[in-house]
Amino acid sequence: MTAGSPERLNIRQVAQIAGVSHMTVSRVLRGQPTVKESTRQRVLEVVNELNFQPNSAARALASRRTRRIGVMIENGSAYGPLSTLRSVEEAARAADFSVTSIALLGSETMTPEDAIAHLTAQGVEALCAIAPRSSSVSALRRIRIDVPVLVVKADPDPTFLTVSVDQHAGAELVVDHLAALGHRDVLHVAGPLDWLDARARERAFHVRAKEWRMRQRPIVVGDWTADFGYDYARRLEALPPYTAIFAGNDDMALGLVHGLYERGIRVPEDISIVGFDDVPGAPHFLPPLTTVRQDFDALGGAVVDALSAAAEGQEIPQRTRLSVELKVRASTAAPREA
Amino acid sequence: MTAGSPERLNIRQVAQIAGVSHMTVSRVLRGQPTVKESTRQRVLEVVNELNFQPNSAARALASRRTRRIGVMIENGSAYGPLSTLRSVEEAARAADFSVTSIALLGSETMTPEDAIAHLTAQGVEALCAIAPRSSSVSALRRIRIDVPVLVVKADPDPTFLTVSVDQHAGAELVVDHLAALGHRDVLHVAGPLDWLDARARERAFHVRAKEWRMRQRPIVVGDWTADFGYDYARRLEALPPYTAIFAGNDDMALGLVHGLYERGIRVPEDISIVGFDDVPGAPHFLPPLTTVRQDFDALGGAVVDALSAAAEGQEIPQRTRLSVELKVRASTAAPREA
DNA sequence: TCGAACCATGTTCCCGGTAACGTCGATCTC
DNA sequence: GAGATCGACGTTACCGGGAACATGGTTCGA
Repeated sequence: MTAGSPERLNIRQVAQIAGVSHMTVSRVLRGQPTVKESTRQRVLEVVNELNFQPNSAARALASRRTRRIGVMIENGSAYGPLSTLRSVEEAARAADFSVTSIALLGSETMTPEDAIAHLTAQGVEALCAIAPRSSSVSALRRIRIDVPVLVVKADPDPTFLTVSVDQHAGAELVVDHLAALGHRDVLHVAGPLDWLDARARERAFHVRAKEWRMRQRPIVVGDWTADFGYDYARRLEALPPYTAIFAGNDDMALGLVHGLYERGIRVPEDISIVGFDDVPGAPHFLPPLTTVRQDFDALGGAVVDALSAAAEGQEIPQRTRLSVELKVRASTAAPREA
Repeated sequence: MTAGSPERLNIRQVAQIAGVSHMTVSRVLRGQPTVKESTRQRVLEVVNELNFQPNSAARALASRRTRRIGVMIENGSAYGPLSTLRSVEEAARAADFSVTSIALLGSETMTPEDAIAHLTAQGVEALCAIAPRSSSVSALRRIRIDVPVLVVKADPDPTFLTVSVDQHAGAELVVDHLAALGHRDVLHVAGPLDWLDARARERAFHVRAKEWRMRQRPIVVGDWTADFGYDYARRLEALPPYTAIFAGNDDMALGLVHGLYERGIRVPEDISIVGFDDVPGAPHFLPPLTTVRQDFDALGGAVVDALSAAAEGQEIPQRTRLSVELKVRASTAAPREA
């Protein structure tokens, strides 16, 4: 159990026992078709019998393929990015890749450069950045990286492969929903604007709000946390002039509701609130939160498709853009009569 | 960028340019002391100049060390397990290990056996199971695994290395807190009992409640989700006899509050609610949730310490048990006068 | 009937590092 | 001052697979 090296077998020993050459075993293990069926059976029997697992390091060395992809995740605690990561991991496994991930936020000492170095040192065949800040994207642009790079971001980027959740569409759904309810003065509490996702949501909000001829109002820039939303709402002096708040994510929305509640401002009677992400608890917040749901499951597949194609030098599937859905719940209602 | 192999250099080419043998480069790269300082400098210059990164597969093959650990995480969406995973990843990186993780839940087709096979196929030097179900632990016990195995669970286990958050202490803190407030009839809404953590919390609750001479009451077994809590609370016919609920995690607590609210039952006036985990939103639930906080950050370090020691055949640090803390918030109060 | 094409398999070398041991000059010891 | 020791390297032989090519028996077409 400790360091007892139980004489891990290798492919040649398996071959000898099966009475073939090691190349035949190798071919069987890789599912190559040029092996007679009876031989394949015999080899597989021995392999199963001995519980043989080929040495992945040797395989990587000889084939020059690690079948490993590296994922940088900016905020390893947030629901959205994490769901994306899980989804990528699962899709990768299905495509017979493995994933090494590294979270930037939380470990303050970790720079994008460090992260990239850590991943390339593992010999990843491709790199993927989830929910990046623009500074991380700059790092990706600046550093010479010898493998394909994919960024999960709202807008296509000529430098990278991209797969995106359609943040614009999400923000538009929110604005349209509020507008349909009759709101014409909406505050946007954005995430930090160096987050690409925050920026995309903010831009789309802005554009759409203008199209609806909503009141132009400076946005508030938060930090994604519920604490921020809470503090912000608590500092309000009275019932604010706007009739709705579009929060950049569900956490801030939760904090906002809490803070407003403490100020005696009711949601949705006095102010409507919308979030973004549809975290698992959102349907059970008080009130249940109207929010935007993203299709994380599809994301992973798209990422892995693009990356594995790129890693194998194949034609790269066109940039993918995944849809979003508005979940209307009790936190939004028509504004009180002015 | 695609498959253009930019002639990755190897250690011998570096050596030639630096005017030394490849072994000297190897020694420098591994920080061995038997290299003259001036030589080391020269080699490092060349290495930096060329941006050389040694091939990890070759290194692993020759040294028979992958410096990789595998992590099985049962529920890759829940806050607690995920935080643990992040913490392990960070500690691993600090110890110059990399992590491959695999989530069991969510991908229904993934059995513990598959997960173990996937990880051992990568040549991991050690295995770690986070927040496992007992069935996964059985699988770990059943399968012959040639590397050290560590399980993050409440109780020590002779079969494995263990690191644990002290679930018992957490549950006891909860019961003591409720008892101090005057509660003598508490319902426990547990997680699925094949989860070791759920089981540990339930046992400790039971024992402690008995010590306080609380009313013995069958527990309710949930599924960790807010939906479950909501559905359960909504089905209540009237104000139930118990005066407090201890939920197995914060999500279920959130759903319970929501469901109770819809039944017109107020928290904490009519019923006190306690959760477990202290998810980031918990301070901003309405009402803010009394819950148990676990020290995930310390967990990762303990896991990696134990695993790396074991992987290197060293003396294994004694089983670690990490503390918990009760966060008292507004969801708990004294019971109404009976 | 004979060479070509093909199928199934074997041989050989190489991938890029590390371990183990060899070498050689300088210093130390008695 | 000769042998021992040591420091700073170099040489060689692997690690366990896969790529490329070689081999030998069949089948096929002319």
